[in-house]
Amino acid sequence: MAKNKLDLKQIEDKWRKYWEKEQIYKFNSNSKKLIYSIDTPPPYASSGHLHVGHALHYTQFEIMARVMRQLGHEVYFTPGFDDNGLPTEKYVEEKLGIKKSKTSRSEFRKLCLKESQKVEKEYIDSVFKTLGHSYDWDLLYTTISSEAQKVAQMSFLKLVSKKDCYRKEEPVIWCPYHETALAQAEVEDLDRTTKLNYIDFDLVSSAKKITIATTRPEFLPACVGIFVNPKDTKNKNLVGKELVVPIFNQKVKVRTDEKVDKDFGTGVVMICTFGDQTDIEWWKKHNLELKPILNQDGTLNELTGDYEGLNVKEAREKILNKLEKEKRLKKQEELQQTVGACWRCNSPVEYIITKQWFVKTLDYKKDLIKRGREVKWIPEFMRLRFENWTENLGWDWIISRQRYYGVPIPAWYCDDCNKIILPKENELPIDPLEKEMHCPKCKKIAIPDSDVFDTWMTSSNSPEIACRWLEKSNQYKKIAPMSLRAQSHDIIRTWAFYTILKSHLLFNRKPWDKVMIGTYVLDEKGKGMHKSKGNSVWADELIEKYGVDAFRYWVGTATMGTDLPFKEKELVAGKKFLTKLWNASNFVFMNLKDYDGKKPKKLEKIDQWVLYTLSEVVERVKKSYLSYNIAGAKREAEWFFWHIFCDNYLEIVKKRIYNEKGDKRISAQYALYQSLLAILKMMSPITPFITEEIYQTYYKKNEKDKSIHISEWPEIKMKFEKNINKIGCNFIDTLSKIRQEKTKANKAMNSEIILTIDKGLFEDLKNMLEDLKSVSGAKEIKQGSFKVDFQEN
RNA sequence: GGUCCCAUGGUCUAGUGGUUAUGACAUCUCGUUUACACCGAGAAGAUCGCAGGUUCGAUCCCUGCUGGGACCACCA
Repeated sequence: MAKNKLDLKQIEDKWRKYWEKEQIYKFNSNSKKLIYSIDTPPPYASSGHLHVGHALHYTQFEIMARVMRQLGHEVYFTPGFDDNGLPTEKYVEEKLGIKKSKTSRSEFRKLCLKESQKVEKEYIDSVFKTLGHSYDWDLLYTTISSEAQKVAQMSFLKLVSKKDCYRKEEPVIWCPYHETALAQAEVEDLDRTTKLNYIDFDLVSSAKKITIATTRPEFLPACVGIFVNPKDTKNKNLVGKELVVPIFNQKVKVRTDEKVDKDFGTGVVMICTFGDQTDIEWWKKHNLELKPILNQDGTLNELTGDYEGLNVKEAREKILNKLEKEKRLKKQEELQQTVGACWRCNSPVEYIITKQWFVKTLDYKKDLIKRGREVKWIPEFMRLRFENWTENLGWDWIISRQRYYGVPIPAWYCDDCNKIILPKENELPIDPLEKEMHCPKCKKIAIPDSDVFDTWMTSSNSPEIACRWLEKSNQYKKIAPMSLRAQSHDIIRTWAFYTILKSHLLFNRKPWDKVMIGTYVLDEKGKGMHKSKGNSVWADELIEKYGVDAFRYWVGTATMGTDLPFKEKELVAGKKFLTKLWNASNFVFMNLKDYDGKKPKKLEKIDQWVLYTLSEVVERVKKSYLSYNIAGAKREAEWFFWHIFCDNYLEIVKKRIYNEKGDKRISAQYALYQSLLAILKMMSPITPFITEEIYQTYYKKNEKDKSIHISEWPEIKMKFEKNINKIGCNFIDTLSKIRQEKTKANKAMNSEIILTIDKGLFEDLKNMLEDLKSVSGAKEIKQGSFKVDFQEN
C-alpha cells in the first residue's frame, strides 16, 4: 500500500488559505442562531518572537470560539490591537531615535500610528493566522482608531455629566521616568535594601536633641509635620513642642497619631509632602502645610535651595554628607523595604501634586462587588481576586496621563472663569490641541488639555469598541452584554475591574455573562518565564518543530485559572496523536472506498457497542467543553479515539471488513464512518488543521458543510439494545484476558488459539463469536472454564 | 498581616463519601509487517503531604499544621 505521508506544513498552509478565501469564520449578523460574543484581549503588537504564554492564552479562548460555533452559535469573535499608550510611545522613541519632548504631539502621534500599523500587519500573519485563529478579520479594531477614541471620549463626557468623573488638584502617584501620573493598578512592588537614617533635630525651646529615623532624608526640606503615638510614654513630652529641621531650619510642631508605630525607629516620624502614601494621608487628615519639592522629572525644585536640580538620589547623598559633617547623623541601619514602582520601567514612584481627572470608584465599591457577582467567573475563585481588590481600593481612578500617544482628553479650561469647557458629542473624536475654543463666559481663548487618557480608559470599553457601540448601535444592543470576557489573572484589577466599573456607570449592567481566566505558563521547573531570567520559551520555534496542531494540543491540556508548567513532552505527545489520527483515518478510508454513507439494514453487535460508547463520549465531551473544561473534553475524546477505536475496535473489525461482503461489511463501514467523523469533530477545536484535512479529503463528498469547523456537533441518532454496553464490555474484557495469556506465553497477538469460555459468557457473546474469533485468532470457541490453548505448528 | 490556590506511583496528571485509585511519560518483558515503531500487548511502581475530627466507612467533608505558588495590604 502506498504510504500517504503526513505533511503538516503543507496542510496548515492549504487550510489557512481556504478558511480565509471561503470566509468560514465570518460573522453573519442576520443569522437566527444565538449569538456567542467574545471580548478578546487586544494584544500590544510587537514584532519578534512569540512567547508561549501569549500563544497559549490566545489559543485557549480561540478553542472556545470554535466549540461554540460547532455547538450552534453565531460567534462574534473580533481581533483587536491595543496600540495606544506608553509601550507604543517607548517603542517609537527607541526605534526611530526621537524624543517625544522634541517632537510635536500631532507629528509624534502620526509616527506612532504608522509604526503600530506596520507591526500589527506582521503580527496578524505571524501570530494569529499561523496559530489558525478563527477571527472574523473584518471586525478588527485598534484602540487608537478614531472609533475607539470616540468611544473613550464619549464615555468620558457621559461620566462627567453624571458627575462620576471630576478634575481636581491632588497628590497623585507619579512616574518620574515617564513623567506621568499613574493609577494604583499600575504600581508594582519593588523589594530593595535601603538605609534607615537616624537624624538629630533641635528642639526650639531647649538644647536637647530629638532623633528621628527616616529612609528619605532628601525630603527634609519638605518636612511639614512630626508625629508620635499618643500612647508612647517615652515621647509623650514632645507633643506640642516645636522642632527645627536640620539644614533647612523650618520649625515643625509635634502632633500625635494612632498609626505611628512607637517601636519603629525612635517612635518619632516626620511627614513630608510627599515621600509616601502615609504622608499624603496624614497631610490631609491633619491639614498640614504644602511644600512640594519635586519637579515632574524627579529632580528637586527651588524650595530646596542648594539642592535644586539634583535628582532624588544625588540629593539624598549630599544631604546625608552635610548631616554627617554637622554630626547630626547618629547612625544608619540596613532596612529591607518594599516600595511602589512603575510597572513599565520599574522606577520607584513619587507623589506629586497636580491637576488630574479622576473617575469615582470609592463611592461604588459595594455596587461593583454586586456587579461582579452577576458575572460567572471561570474558575469561580478568581472572583475573590476581584472582590479583594475592589474592597481595598484607596484612590479614585486617575485617568489623565501626561503622555502624547493616546486618546486626548477632550477638554479646555478657562483660567479666568475657572471653567471646564467640553465638546459636543457629535464633535467626537476631537483633539483639543487642534481646535481653538473660546470660553463661553468671557470669550477668551481657552487652554486645551494636553493630556491623554490612561489606556484603560479605552480598554475598559472593549465590549463597546468590539461591538461598535456608536457606529452600529442596533448590532451593539443585540450583542451586549457580551457572552464571554477572556483574560489572564494579572489584569483582573485593571481590565476586568475597569470594564465592570464602566459598564456599571454607563449602562447600569454587567459587561458580560462570563469571565474566563486563562492559564498562566511557567517554565519546566514551575517558575515564571521572564526575559530577564532567560527561561522564556518561544512558540514560533515549537511550531516550526512540531506543527501548529501539536502546539494547540498542548494548549488543550491547560486548565482555566491554573498555572501550567511548560512541558515539551506534551508537544511530542501531540505530534504522536496527529500521526495516529492520520494513520487511522487512512486505514478507515482505504476500506470505505465502496461505501456511500448509507446505514446497514442490521448493525452487528460490536458495531452497535462502539457507537453506543461513542454516543456517551460525545455527550461527556460536550458537557466538558460547555463548562470550559477543554482538557477534560480532550482527554475523553482522545481516550475513545486511542483506546476504544484504535486499540480495540479497529482490530476487531479488521478481518471482517477485509473478507466479508454485504451487510456485515456495511455495518462495520457505517460504524467506522460515524466514529471517525465524530472523533474529528470533537477534536477539531483543538487541532483544526489535521481534522479539516481529513474531513475535506474523505468526508466532504458525503457531508454538506464546506468546512468541518462550521459543521454541527456530532450526534449519534439511533436506538441501542438495552444491554449493549454490558455485552460489549464483556467482549473487551475477554479479549483483554486472551491478550494477557498470549503475552504470558510470549506469543504473538495474531497467534492461533483454541478458546474456552464460560457458558454464561458464551451465551452473552452469542452473536459476536465471529468477531471474537477473528480478533483473537481463535479457531474454535468451546464452553467451559476460561482457557487459552495454543496451536502447535 | 489578610485572602486565595495547590499537594495523588520516579515525573506530570484524572477522579470519587464505599473503586482492583485514571491516564500519559519514563522503566522492564514480550510481540508485530494488509493503518501506524510517532506501533501493539503486558508487568512493576502510590500508606492519595502530616496530625486530629465528622462518619458504619474518608484520598474525597471539617479543623489545625507543613511545604509550594499567587493576589493584596503594611512598610517613617
